[in-house]
Amino acid sequence: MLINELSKRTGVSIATLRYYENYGMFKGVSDENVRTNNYKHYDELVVEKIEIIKGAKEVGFTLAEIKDLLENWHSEQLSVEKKIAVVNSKINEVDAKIHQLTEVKKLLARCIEDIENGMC
Amino acid sequence: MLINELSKRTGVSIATLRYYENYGMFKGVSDENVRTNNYKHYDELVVEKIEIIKGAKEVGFTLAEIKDLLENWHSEQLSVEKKIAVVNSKINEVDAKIHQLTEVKKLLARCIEDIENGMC
DNA sequence: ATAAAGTATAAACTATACTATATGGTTGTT
DNA sequence: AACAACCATATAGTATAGTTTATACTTTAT
Repeated sequence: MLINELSKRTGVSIATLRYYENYGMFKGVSDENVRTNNYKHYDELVVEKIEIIKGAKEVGFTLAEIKDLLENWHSEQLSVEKKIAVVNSKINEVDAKIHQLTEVKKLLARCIEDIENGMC
Repeated sequence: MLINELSKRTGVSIATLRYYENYGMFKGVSDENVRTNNYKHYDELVVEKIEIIKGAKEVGFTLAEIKDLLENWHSEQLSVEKKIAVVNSKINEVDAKIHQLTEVKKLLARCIEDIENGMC
Protein backbone atom coordinates (compact mmCIF):
# COMPACT_ATOMS: atom_id res chain seq x y z
CA MET A 1 0.00 0.00 0.00
CA LEU A 2 1.03 3.62 -0.49
CA ILE A 3 1.39 6.22 2.22
CA ASN A 4 -2.15 7.51 1.94
CA GLU A 5 -3.61 4.08 2.64
CA LEU A 6 -1.07 3.47 5.39
CA SER A 7 -2.20 6.69 7.02
CA LYS A 8 -5.84 5.66 6.84
CA ARG A 9 -5.13 2.16 8.12
CA THR A 10 -3.17 3.39 11.13
CA GLY A 11 -4.79 6.74 11.86
CA VAL A 12 -1.36 8.41 11.79
CA SER A 13 -0.97 11.50 9.62
CA ILE A 14 1.10 11.28 6.45
CA ALA A 15 3.46 13.94 7.77
CA THR A 16 4.04 11.96 10.95
CA LEU A 17 4.54 8.72 9.04
CA ARG A 18 7.18 10.42 6.90
CA TYR A 19 8.78 11.77 10.05
CA TYR A 20 8.85 8.25 11.51
CA GLU A 21 10.26 6.75 8.33
CA ASN A 22 12.90 9.43 8.18
CA TYR A 23 13.70 8.82 11.84
CA GLY A 24 14.28 5.19 10.93
CA MET A 25 11.30 3.53 12.60
CA PHE A 26 10.51 1.54 9.43
CA LYS A 27 10.97 1.88 5.72
CA GLY A 28 8.90 1.54 2.59
CA VAL A 29 10.23 0.10 -0.64
CA SER A 30 10.05 1.60 -4.11
CA ASP A 31 8.87 -0.73 -6.85
CA GLU A 32 11.93 -1.61 -8.96
CA ASN A 33 9.74 -2.28 -11.98
CA VAL A 34 8.43 1.24 -12.02
CA ARG A 35 11.04 3.79 -13.03
CA THR A 36 8.74 6.76 -13.50
CA ASN A 37 8.37 7.42 -9.80
CA ASN A 38 9.81 6.40 -6.45
CA TYR A 39 6.55 5.98 -4.60
CA LYS A 40 7.11 3.85 -1.55
CA HIS A 41 5.11 0.77 -0.69
CA TYR A 42 4.37 -0.41 2.84
CA ASP A 43 3.35 -3.89 3.95
CA GLU A 44 1.48 -5.41 6.88
CA LEU A 45 4.63 -5.61 8.98
CA VAL A 46 4.87 -1.82 8.79
CA VAL A 47 1.28 -1.59 9.99
CA GLU A 48 2.17 -3.85 12.92
CA LYS A 49 5.16 -1.69 13.76
CA ILE A 50 3.08 1.46 13.72
CA GLU A 51 0.59 -0.13 16.11
CA ILE A 52 3.45 -0.81 18.47
CA ILE A 53 4.71 2.76 18.08
CA LYS A 54 1.27 4.18 18.85
CA GLY A 55 0.72 2.02 21.91
CA ALA A 56 4.19 2.42 23.31
CA LYS A 57 4.20 6.18 22.80
CA GLU A 58 0.90 6.56 24.62
CA VAL A 59 2.39 5.03 27.74
CA GLY A 60 5.50 7.13 27.78
CA PHE A 61 8.14 5.34 25.70
CA THR A 62 10.21 7.66 23.56
CA LEU A 63 10.69 7.20 19.83
CA ALA A 64 14.34 6.38 20.49
CA GLU A 65 13.38 3.54 22.82
CA ILE A 66 10.81 2.18 20.44
CA LYS A 67 13.16 2.48 17.49
CA ASP A 68 15.75 0.47 19.36
CA LEU A 69 13.22 -2.29 19.96
CA LEU A 70 12.00 -2.37 16.36
CA GLU A 71 15.52 -2.32 14.97
CA ASN A 72 16.66 -5.28 17.01
CA TRP A 73 13.47 -7.17 16.38
CA HIS A 74 14.14 -6.83 12.68
CA SER A 75 17.89 -7.08 12.53
CA GLU A 76 19.53 -9.54 10.18
CA GLN A 77 22.63 -9.65 12.34
CA LEU A 78 21.04 -10.88 15.53
CA SER A 79 20.31 -14.49 16.31
CA VAL A 80 16.78 -15.62 17.07
CA GLU A 81 17.71 -15.95 20.74
CA LYS A 82 19.04 -12.40 20.94
CA LYS A 83 16.02 -10.94 19.17
CA ILE A 84 13.73 -12.71 21.60
CA ALA A 85 15.84 -11.42 24.49
CA VAL A 86 15.46 -7.84 23.23
CA VAL A 87 11.70 -8.10 22.91
CA ASN A 88 11.42 -9.82 26.27
CA SER A 89 13.38 -7.06 27.95
CA LYS A 90 10.90 -4.56 26.48
CA ILE A 91 8.07 -6.67 27.87
CA ASN A 92 9.73 -6.34 31.27
CA GLU A 93 9.81 -2.57 30.83
CA VAL A 94 6.12 -2.67 30.04
CA ASP A 95 5.53 -4.60 33.26
CA ALA A 96 7.51 -1.96 35.15
CA LYS A 97 5.25 0.73 33.68
CA ILE A 98 2.20 -1.22 34.77
CA HIS A 99 3.67 -1.32 38.25
CA GLN A 100 4.33 2.42 38.08
CA LEU A 101 0.72 3.01 37.10
CA THR A 102 -0.57 1.02 40.06
CA GLU A 103 1.62 3.24 42.26
CA VAL A 104 0.04 6.32 40.74
CA LYS A 105 -3.36 4.79 41.42
CA LYS A 106 -2.42 4.35 45.06
CA LEU A 107 -1.33 7.98 45.27
CA LEU A 108 -4.61 9.08 43.73
CA ALA A 109 -6.52 6.89 46.17
CA ARG A 110 -4.62 8.69 48.95
CA CYS A 111 -5.76 11.98 47.39
CA ILE A 112 -9.34 10.85 47.72
CA GLU A 113 -8.80 10.03 51.37
CA ASP A 114 -7.27 13.48 51.89
CA ILE A 115 -10.28 15.07 50.28
CA GLU A 116 -12.70 13.03 52.38
CA ASN A 117 -10.84 14.03 55.53
CA GLY A 118 -10.99 17.68 54.52
CA MET A 119 -7.20 17.82 54.34
CA CYS A 120 -7.24 19.92 51.21
CA MET B 1 11.19 23.37 53.93
CA LEU B 2 13.07 25.47 51.38
CA ILE B 3 13.65 24.56 47.75
CA ASN B 4 17.00 22.86 48.36
CA GLU B 5 15.45 20.41 50.81
CA LEU B 6 12.44 19.91 48.58
CA SER B 7 14.79 19.01 45.76
CA LYS B 8 16.60 16.47 47.94
CA ARG B 9 13.38 15.00 49.28
CA THR B 10 11.87 14.49 45.81
CA GLY B 11 14.94 13.93 43.66
CA VAL B 12 13.77 16.66 41.30
CA SER B 13 16.28 19.38 40.38
CA ILE B 14 15.80 22.87 41.74
CA ALA B 15 15.54 24.24 38.20
CA THR B 16 12.78 21.78 37.37
CA LEU B 17 10.94 22.50 40.62
CA ARG B 18 11.00 26.21 39.78
CA TYR B 19 9.77 25.42 36.30
CA TYR B 20 6.90 23.40 37.80
CA GLU B 21 6.03 26.12 40.31
CA ASN B 22 6.09 28.71 37.55
CA TYR B 23 3.92 26.47 35.42
CA GLY B 24 1.40 26.40 38.27
CA MET B 25 1.76 22.83 39.48
CA PHE B 26 2.04 23.95 43.11
CA LYS B 27 3.19 26.97 45.02
CA GLY B 28 5.40 27.71 47.98
CA VAL B 29 4.60 30.44 50.51
CA SER B 30 6.87 33.21 51.73
CA ASP B 31 7.01 33.70 55.48
CA GLU B 32 5.06 36.87 56.25
CA ASN B 33 7.07 37.43 59.42
CA VAL B 34 10.30 37.67 57.51
CA ARG B 35 10.55 40.82 55.41
CA THR B 36 14.24 40.56 54.55
CA ASN B 37 13.72 37.88 51.92
CA ASN B 38 11.00 36.16 49.99
CA TYR B 39 12.29 32.62 50.33
CA LYS B 40 9.48 30.19 49.65
CA HIS B 41 8.52 27.37 51.94
CA TYR B 42 7.04 24.07 50.82
CA ASP B 43 5.04 21.60 52.90
CA GLU B 44 4.32 17.87 52.79
CA LEU B 45 1.37 18.35 50.45
CA VAL B 46 3.78 19.77 47.88
CA VAL B 47 5.95 16.68 48.28
CA GLU B 48 2.88 14.52 47.69
CA LYS B 49 2.03 16.49 44.58
CA ILE B 50 5.53 16.11 43.21
CA GLU B 51 5.35 12.34 43.72
CA ILE B 52 2.18 12.32 41.65
CA ILE B 53 3.83 14.48 38.98
CA LYS B 54 6.81 12.13 38.78
CA GLY B 55 4.73 8.98 38.54
CA ALA B 56 2.19 10.36 36.13
CA LYS B 57 4.86 11.82 33.85
CA GLU B 58 6.67 8.52 33.65
CA VAL B 59 3.59 6.84 32.23
CA GLY B 60 2.90 9.45 29.61
CA PHE B 61 0.67 12.08 31.16
CA THR B 62 1.55 15.63 30.15
CA LEU B 63 2.19 18.40 32.64
CA ALA B 64 -1.02 20.07 31.47
CA GLU B 65 -3.06 16.98 32.29
CA ILE B 66 -1.41 16.58 35.68
CA LYS B 67 -1.82 20.25 36.45
CA ASP B 68 -5.50 20.01 35.72
CA LEU B 69 -5.83 17.13 38.17
CA LEU B 70 -3.84 18.85 40.91
CA GLU B 71 -5.71 22.12 40.48
CA ASN B 72 -9.11 20.54 40.84
CA TRP B 73 -8.00 18.33 43.67
CA HIS B 74 -6.98 21.46 45.54
CA SER B 75 -9.62 23.91 44.44
CA GLU B 76 -11.55 25.86 47.06
CA GLN B 77 -14.46 26.33 44.70
CA LEU B 78 -15.27 22.67 44.15
CA SER B 79 -17.37 20.56 46.44
CA VAL B 80 -15.96 17.41 47.99
CA GLU B 81 -18.06 15.34 45.61
CA LYS B 82 -16.70 17.12 42.53
CA LYS B 83 -13.10 16.86 43.68
CA ILE B 84 -13.54 13.15 44.22
CA ALA B 85 -15.10 12.87 40.76
CA VAL B 86 -12.07 14.60 39.19
CA VAL B 87 -9.60 12.31 40.91
CA ASN B 88 -11.70 9.26 40.10
CA SER B 89 -11.76 10.19 36.42
CA LYS B 90 -7.96 10.34 36.51
CA ILE B 91 -7.93 6.90 38.10
CA ASN B 92 -10.00 5.72 35.15
CA GLU B 93 -7.44 7.19 32.77
CA VAL B 94 -4.75 5.29 34.64
CA ASP B 95 -6.76 2.11 34.19
CA ALA B 96 -7.02 2.86 30.47
CA LYS B 97 -3.24 3.20 30.31
CA ILE B 98 -2.84 -0.12 32.05
CA HIS B 99 -5.12 -1.62 29.44
CA GLN B 100 -3.08 0.03 26.70
CA LEU B 101 0.08 -1.49 28.16
CA THR B 102 -1.41 -4.96 28.17
CA GLU B 103 -2.21 -4.42 24.47
CA VAL B 104 1.40 -3.49 23.82
CA LYS B 105 2.44 -6.61 25.68
CA LYS B 106 0.22 -8.67 23.38
CA LEU B 107 1.80 -7.06 20.31
CA LEU B 108 5.25 -7.79 21.67
CA ALA B 109 4.24 -11.38 22.36
CA ARG B 110 3.16 -11.55 18.71
CA CYS B 111 6.60 -10.24 17.75
CA ILE B 112 8.18 -13.12 19.58
CA GLU B 113 5.98 -15.57 17.71
CA ASP B 114 6.97 -13.89 14.43
CA ILE B 115 10.62 -14.24 15.34
CA GLU B 116 10.21 -17.88 16.31
CA ASN B 117 8.46 -18.57 13.02
CA GLY B 118 11.26 -16.85 11.13
CA MET B 119 8.83 -14.22 9.82
CA CYS B 120 11.27 -11.43 10.34
C1' DA C 1 -5.34 17.50 -22.48
C1' DT C 2 -5.87 19.45 -18.32
C1' DA C 3 -7.24 19.80 -13.64
C1' DA C 4 -7.30 17.48 -9.25
C1' DA C 5 -5.28 14.49 -6.19
C1' DG C 6 -1.34 11.96 -4.68
C1' DT C 7 3.73 11.45 -3.73
C1' DA C 8 8.62 13.00 -2.39
C1' DT C 9 12.01 16.05 -0.31
C1' DA C 10 13.72 19.87 2.19
C1' DA C 11 13.46 23.51 5.26
C1' DA C 12 11.24 26.30 8.51
C1' DC C 13 8.31 26.58 12.28
C1' DT C 14 5.90 25.03 16.75
C1' DA C 15 4.89 23.07 21.46
C1' DT C 16 6.40 20.74 25.45
C1' DA C 17 9.50 20.16 29.00
C1' DC C 18 13.13 21.19 30.53
C1' DT C 19 18.44 23.17 31.31
C1' DA C 20 21.83 26.80 31.57
C1' DT C 21 23.34 31.39 32.25
C1' DA C 22 23.35 35.87 34.15
C1' DT C 23 22.28 38.97 37.76
C1' DG C 24 21.49 40.25 42.29
C1' DG C 25 20.05 39.79 46.92
C1' DT C 26 20.32 36.83 51.68
C1' DT C 27 22.11 33.82 55.14
C1' DG C 28 25.55 31.45 57.62
C1' DT C 29 30.35 30.56 58.92
C1' DT C 30 34.93 31.80 60.19
C1' DA D 1 34.04 41.70 57.59
C1' DA D 2 34.43 38.50 54.02
C1' DC D 3 33.38 34.61 51.56
C1' DA D 4 30.84 30.53 50.50
C1' DA D 5 26.44 28.66 50.10
C1' DC D 6 21.68 29.54 49.27
C1' DC D 7 17.55 31.90 47.19
C1' DA D 8 14.85 34.52 43.41
C1' DT D 9 13.89 36.16 38.75
C1' DA D 10 14.55 36.64 33.95
C1' DT D 11 16.16 35.26 29.65
C1' DA D 12 18.19 32.22 26.38
C1' DG D 13 19.19 27.76 24.75
C1' DT D 14 18.24 22.63 23.96
C1' DA D 15 15.96 18.05 22.81
C1' DT D 16 12.03 15.66 21.36
C1' DA D 17 8.27 15.08 18.46
C1' DG D 18 6.05 16.62 15.54
C1' DT D 19 3.47 20.33 11.81
C1' DT D 20 3.56 23.54 8.05
C1' DT D 21 5.10 25.38 3.87
C1' DA D 22 7.30 25.35 -0.53
C1' DT D 23 8.59 23.07 -4.60
C1' DA D 24 8.18 19.73 -8.02
C1' DC D 25 7.04 15.58 -10.17
C1' DT D 26 3.34 11.61 -11.09
C1' DT D 27 -1.03 9.54 -11.47
C1' DT D 28 -5.94 9.58 -12.10
C1' DA D 29 -10.34 11.29 -13.53
C1' DT D 30 -13.09 13.98 -16.82
